[in-house]
Amino acid sequence: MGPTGRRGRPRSEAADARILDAALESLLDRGYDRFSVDEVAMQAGVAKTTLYRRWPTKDHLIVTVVARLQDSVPVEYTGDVRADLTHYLGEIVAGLHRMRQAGRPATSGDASAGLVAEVAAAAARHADVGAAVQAMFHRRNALVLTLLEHAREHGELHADVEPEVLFDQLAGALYYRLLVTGRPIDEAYVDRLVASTLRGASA
Amino acid sequence: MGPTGRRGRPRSEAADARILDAALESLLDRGYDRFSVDEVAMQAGVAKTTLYRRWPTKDHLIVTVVARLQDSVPVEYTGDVRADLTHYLGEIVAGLHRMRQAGRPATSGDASAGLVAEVAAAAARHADVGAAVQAMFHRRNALVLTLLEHAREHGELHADVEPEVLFDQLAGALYYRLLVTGRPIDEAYVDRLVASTLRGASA
Amino acid sequence: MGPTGRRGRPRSEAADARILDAALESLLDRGYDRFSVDEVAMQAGVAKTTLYRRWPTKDHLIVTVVARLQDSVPVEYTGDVRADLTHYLGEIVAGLHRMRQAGRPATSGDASAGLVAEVAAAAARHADVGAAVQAMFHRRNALVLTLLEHAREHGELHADVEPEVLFDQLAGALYYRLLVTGRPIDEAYVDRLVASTLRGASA
Amino acid sequence: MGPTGRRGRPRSEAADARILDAALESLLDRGYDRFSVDEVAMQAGVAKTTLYRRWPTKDHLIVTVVARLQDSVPVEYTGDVRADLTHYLGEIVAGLHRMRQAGRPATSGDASAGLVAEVAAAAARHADVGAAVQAMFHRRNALVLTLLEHAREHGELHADVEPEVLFDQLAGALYYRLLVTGRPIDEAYVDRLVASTLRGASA
DNA sequence: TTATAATCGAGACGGTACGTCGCGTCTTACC
DNA sequence: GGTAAGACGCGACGTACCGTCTCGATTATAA
Repeated sequence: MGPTGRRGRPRSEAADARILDAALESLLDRGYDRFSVDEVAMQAGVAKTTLYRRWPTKDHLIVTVVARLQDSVPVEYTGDVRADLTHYLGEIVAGLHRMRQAGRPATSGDASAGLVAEVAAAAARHADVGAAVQAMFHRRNALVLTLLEHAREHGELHADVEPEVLFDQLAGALYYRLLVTGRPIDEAYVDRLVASTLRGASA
Repeated sequence: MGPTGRRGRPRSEAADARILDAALESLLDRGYDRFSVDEVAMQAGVAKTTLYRRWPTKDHLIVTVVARLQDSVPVEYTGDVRADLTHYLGEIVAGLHRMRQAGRPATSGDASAGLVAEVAAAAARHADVGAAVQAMFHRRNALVLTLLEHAREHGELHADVEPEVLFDQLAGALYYRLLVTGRPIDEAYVDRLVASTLRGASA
Repeated sequence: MGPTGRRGRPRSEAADARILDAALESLLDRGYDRFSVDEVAMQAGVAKTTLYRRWPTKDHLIVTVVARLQDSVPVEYTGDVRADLTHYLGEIVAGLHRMRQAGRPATSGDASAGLVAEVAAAAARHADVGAAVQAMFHRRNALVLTLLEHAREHGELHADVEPEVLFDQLAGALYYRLLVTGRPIDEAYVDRLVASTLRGASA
Repeated sequence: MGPTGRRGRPRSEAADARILDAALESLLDRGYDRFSVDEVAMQAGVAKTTLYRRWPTKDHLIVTVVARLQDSVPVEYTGDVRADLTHYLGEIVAGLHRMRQAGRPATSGDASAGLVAEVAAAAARHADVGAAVQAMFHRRNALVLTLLEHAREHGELHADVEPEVLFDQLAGALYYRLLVTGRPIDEAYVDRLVASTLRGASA
């Protein structure tokens, strides 16, 4: 047994919680750019040092907050590929909706686009943030990719279907709409998207 | 011809050019975040006033610069849907590659991701930038969408194929990889992507 | 004739004045340590950058302020060495008194001691501040030294009197009391000091 | 004797020593401003708690350290006023020299000036430090003042010489040079200073 | 030819946030 | 109770960059 006894005063978990709460609130009603670390610390009743000891950068903090927003409840898959994919994409869309109205006062366009883009930018700015973001998505999508692989092996999808590519098409379409074309992403779109993608993939 | 209606000293076109050049250079070797308007103005030998008279915001300037990078040579389409799609996606990828090495020194991941994300963020920040970006993409993609529509009408694609959705799948997959998963985007991938997408769409 | 025309927006002299006023006030009623650049800028209605453009450091600013406090009205010398010295030392003491009550609330001891010590410390921290302080004292004392030299040449002081050493004894005693022993410095002391110093120097 | 009245673990004297050593070293090669309590504690291999239990303030610690540097070997006085004064001033100067090169890398000026000024400032900041410093100087100078008084009583100095004022002139000149004019303080200067001061004082 | 007016280079300005530093206190577990 | 470790609150620092402004100096059209 190595020396288990942690030395020194332990980090306050309460502080973590208060910071994340304050950050989330600040993020949602001020948006990424007007979000201020100083303000979050104040709102959380915490010294800035306490915050920076945990997240070395505004970017790091925000990514953590957004990741929480995106975390979806784990799901039981039914085995019906179409239904499961539709359901999963629906959850992604729901996660995006959770960051609606971040900052901008009811202007046209989807406010979550800004946040998603900023997170992607943050990921590019800091290697470690990038790694964390990729890991998060990887973890999130692992189950669906397994599902697709399984379906392929059991003949529900053509043998030459590549799960990763297939999933790129699905998730990619959502993000493309959100970030680039700005066109709406609703249930109907998800259905059409899944239909279009599975048209040739289903056995 | 009578009076032009313009009085006063005309704007220097040379200034426009010098600013854009300096901005491009600065953008490529410093990246978006360390890009500074002051520095660009200095490098261009131009007063900040002169710059801000043309682009009201750092974001506006950068979007202009990036748009230039992305402009591709217009193309004659052959009518072969698979080939034309593959070719067009290739051009998109080439455009992205043109922003490689922006700022970050040979870290893992694609430097262009940062720029793309920042532009998306800028689009979300300013309504007019957003409109411009969407218009740019719309213009760029119009021909391909027309091509797809034409192919559908001529029976090369199934009647129930929706060109817009199909294209979302293709372009989306590219951006998803670039911004989210960080996985490589090469010729081989484009081929597999087009194959996967067209598998069920071709008549 | 070189190009006299200054380029760019000239510095606001009003800003200088407002900053120095605010700094003086802040210094006197908060003292050196609780003096805050942020607060001064706010009180002066000036951006912090505007302040830092003029004084690169809190120390630089404070030294300027203190120097102003010490500036004495130029004096006509009578030629009576004892009287002139006494008068000049009195002015030095008056300058020190002007920084009384800086910060500390009526505790024992002379508050100006703190300020003088801090200025000396600042002079040691920054070479340029040191140079400025030395220059200030040199300028201030130049006249008296000339006076002493003149008196020596005209036989009012012994031929082997060294004005600089003599003045060190006088001014030094004042600062020594202020900074080290903390004993009071009043008119009577100045008289005794001058008497003691001139006892052997007068012809 | 019964119980000491002390319970629990006794304070480690080794800790005192290690702290003072580390503090001295840190002070000499980093100077007052870049001197940090955290660093000293780390260098001494001691918890900050341990340090603060002994010295309630950075200032208190530093004053202790500097006091050690200044402590001079007690001296037998010969009765020759000029020689004894010269010798004693020489010891003061030696004490000052012992704080040379504190922090600043071979810039012009005397590094010890910074330390002396900082100690004076600390004395002004904390009443107890001030008292301690004054007591220290009082103790140090007591013998010399007695010597002067004795000399006056025995007719070696004029009857109206005030020992305290005389000593202010001597010590003051040294500190004035050190802190204000920055001019060098060497053996020759001490000789000239003593000569100038005693010129009129000797019977 | 001389107003008039917009542009240009230069650089100061107000504003806002950043991330860092150091002090002195507090909270652990261990001795 | 002392000690090592280290988190914490507090407060200020000096920096960076944005987008606006104020200068004096140009450079065009219009009267």
